[in-house]
Amino acid sequence: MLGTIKKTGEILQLFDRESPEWGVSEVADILGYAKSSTHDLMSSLAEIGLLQQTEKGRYRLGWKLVDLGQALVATTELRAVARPVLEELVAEYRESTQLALMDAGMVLYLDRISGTRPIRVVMTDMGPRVHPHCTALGKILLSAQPWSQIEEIVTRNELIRMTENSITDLEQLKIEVARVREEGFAYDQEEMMSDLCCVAAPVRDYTSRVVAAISMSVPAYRFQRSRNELRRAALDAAGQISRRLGYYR
Amino acid sequence: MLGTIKKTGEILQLFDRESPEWGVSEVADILGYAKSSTHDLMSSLAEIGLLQQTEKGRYRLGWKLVDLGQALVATTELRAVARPVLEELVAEYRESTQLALMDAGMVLYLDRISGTRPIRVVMTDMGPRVHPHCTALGKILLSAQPWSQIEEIVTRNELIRMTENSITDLEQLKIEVARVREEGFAYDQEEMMSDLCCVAAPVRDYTSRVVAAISMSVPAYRFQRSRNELRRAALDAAGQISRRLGYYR
DNA sequence: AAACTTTGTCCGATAATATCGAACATCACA
DNA sequence: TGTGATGTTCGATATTATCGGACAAAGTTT
Repeated sequence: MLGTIKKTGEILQLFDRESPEWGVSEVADILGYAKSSTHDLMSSLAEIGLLQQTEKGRYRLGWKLVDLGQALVATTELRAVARPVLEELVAEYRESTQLALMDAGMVLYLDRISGTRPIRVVMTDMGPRVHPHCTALGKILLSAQPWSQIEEIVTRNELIRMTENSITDLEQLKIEVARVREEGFAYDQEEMMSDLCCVAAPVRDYTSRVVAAISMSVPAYRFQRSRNELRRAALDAAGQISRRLGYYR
Repeated sequence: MLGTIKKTGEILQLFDRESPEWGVSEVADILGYAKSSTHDLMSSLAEIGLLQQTEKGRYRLGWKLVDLGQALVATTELRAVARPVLEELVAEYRESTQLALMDAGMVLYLDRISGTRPIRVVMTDMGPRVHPHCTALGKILLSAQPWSQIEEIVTRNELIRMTENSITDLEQLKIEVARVREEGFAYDQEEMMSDLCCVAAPVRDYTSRVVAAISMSVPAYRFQRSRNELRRAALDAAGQISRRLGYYR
């Protein structure tokens, strides 16, 4: 770790919403460096745009930070970020794994990896879009939206009955969405297709917004005894992806 | 200028929308530094969050940039940024100067500084909001919006005739807005109040969006002979403010 | 108005440290 | 299985970041 960079980090760390402006002397005082070195550091940072100087000679964060931040956000591709995490998940549990987001009121699959067990869930025979109300992914993605929007989506599509377990009642959905919001994960217990169960967990970006969800799909007979472990794994993987998208805490 | 910081700037500069990912060797090659030093630099930058490492060991921009950028945007106050520039403008030309933005279809004054000439425009007797179609500020702020929105605003408020010079015809306004967009400034030649003329120029933020406008108000008899100079001054001052809001080029 | 802080900036000597090349471990591709 | 990339580690050298002191310019206090 280069000392100059370490100090750069310490200096930048000082600037936040509460104290967006710092003088050289203040910074030197707080960090315990010589005033002159601190000046060298800060004026250099200003030259490369990471800081800027006010007309009174004090320093603020520089606009290059916004530029670079935007470049980062623009080039962060969800699928590319999620892929290695999903692969790890499949390697460990050998169950089929999905990445999806909400698009135009439907669950849109971005990526799917098949499990490696002899009896496994193969998703390829269903289209790229499914109804949200009867999938674990969909419940996660729905629960990230205000109820008014959920209502709109769901009344537009109707709460189609796919199996005898499907949620077809608006009140029932409201309760389930509240539960998902509360607990942070969702199950699909043979609600879209009999013998098919899923666990899903939310993927968040650097603004804490739920931008996607991942899920593991498991044959029902295997699901009952392993769902706690699979839930933990899904939540953990979703957390990893979120962190790579800039989400923290 | 500290060498390590200079190099930091060069490294960060490499990351953009076209090439968001760089390896140590590539960077060392392009910048002409030793591979080992480049590694020290980049791994240190990753430690303080300005870069992050992909699972393949290459580097991308770090999420701390987004954090810091957001902190900067959140703490940049238009009025505070504009004030010293406006003061300078008044000191040089001794004419009254205003800062305003568009709010709910009306021109909202954020700041006003009176000129220092014996005969000057005093804005205090007019309210904080005026109609956009008959002021220089308003024309600038209108012209930053698509025509459909302009139409909506203007039909909601009616094109009220304030003086005999006021624009009261929609077609006439369309032509004037097009001219303002083209030339980048706006005049008010006794369109709101007889004997009162103004020049206005747009203030842009780091996204190039017009977020506000500034203007100078001058008694009509003085305006005719000095408007070219005043226009240049207003454009220059608006440019200064824009740059302090992160706008460049 | 004058004296006194406190600010950011500049300078030169010294000691700390960023730099370099070489060697290493890992991975991708042939 | 080899070959050529990659990112990383190490130790010696020389560059260079650091420090204290001096400076001018504002801002406060007397």
